[in-house]
Amino acid sequence: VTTIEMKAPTETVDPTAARVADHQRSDGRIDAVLAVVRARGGRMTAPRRAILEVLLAGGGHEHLTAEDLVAGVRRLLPRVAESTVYRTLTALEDLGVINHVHLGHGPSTYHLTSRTHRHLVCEHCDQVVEIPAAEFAGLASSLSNTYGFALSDEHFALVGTCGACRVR
Amino acid sequence: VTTIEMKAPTETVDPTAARVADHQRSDGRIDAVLAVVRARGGRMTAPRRAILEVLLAGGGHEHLTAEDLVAGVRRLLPRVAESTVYRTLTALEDLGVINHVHLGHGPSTYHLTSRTHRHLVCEHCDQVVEIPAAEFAGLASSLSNTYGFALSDEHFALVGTCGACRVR
DNA sequence: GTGAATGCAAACTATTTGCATGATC
DNA sequence: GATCATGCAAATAGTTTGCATTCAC
Repeated sequence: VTTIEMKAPTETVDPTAARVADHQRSDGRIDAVLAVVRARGGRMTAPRRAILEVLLAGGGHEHLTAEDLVAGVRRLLPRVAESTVYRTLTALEDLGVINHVHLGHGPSTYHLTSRTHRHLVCEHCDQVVEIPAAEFAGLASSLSNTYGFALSDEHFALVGTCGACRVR
Repeated sequence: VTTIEMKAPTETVDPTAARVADHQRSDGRIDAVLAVVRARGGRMTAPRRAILEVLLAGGGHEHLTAEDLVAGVRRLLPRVAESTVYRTLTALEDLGVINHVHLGHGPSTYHLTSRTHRHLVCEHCDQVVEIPAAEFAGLASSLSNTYGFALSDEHFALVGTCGACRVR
């Protein structure tokens, strides 16, 4: 899944620098997550470490499907079962470490929880655009005030047509 | 799937009256749709008529899954195959007569295209709330101006927590 | 009578579950 | 050594496809 990150116009953070920093923190983050797992009575196993390693590759900025994760994990540990990946993903999600997002049709994608963004998916070219969650603030408060509905974060993508496909 | 329709506060239309009117128009609407199908080189068959009949029951205000439709259609024509229902739904969607919506996880739901609304789904009680598409106008124009992205109508529901589940 | 649509079965994708084995605490 | 996690296989849900037959035009 190809992803483009779009910054809010006023933002001045360099995403490349952020990625490098994340990558250097990677090992530490894996241990930190596994510590949380252990604190909840879970166990620190090789498959779980490998799954986190793949999830954190590139600083966790990817949207990986379960299939992607299975392939990535098997490059490290060839005998890992699909069901192990699914069960681990569910466990990590229950722990609040990761989330899954539905990018239109097709399989769920997984990534770290930390970022506050939303997804736009182009239904013509399948490109994913990330936008700051702040764009949703107006809608969220309107839905809350008018309907009492609390919009939950980034679980489903918004589908539409991207700029490139619009001009075609 | 249980659905609640919420009107914009200033609106004064009686939804019950609208449903009765729709129901009386039902037969005429089926013929009208089938006329469109025929105009496009399609054929008017008994399964298609039955599928439209089920879709239009209750004025087309339901969110029916493919499974719901198969069950409903088989009450009229017991031998209709699932694949026929799926193929007909795809054909009708290509014609612009119906749309499918993803209400959170689980199967797609289908309904007539005519209405301009969006769906909110409570991730705790699965209740569906319909809101006027106008609520999205601000977000849509912001996404268009800032990212060149044209939000497409009502294809995916917004997930969150409804008022009732919030106070629990 | 020709081609679109159907019914049936089988394939397919994404995910979940049962259960014996194995590894971690 | 108790029990959590794994691997494997089979089951499941939702949907799609291949193909011979049927039916609308």
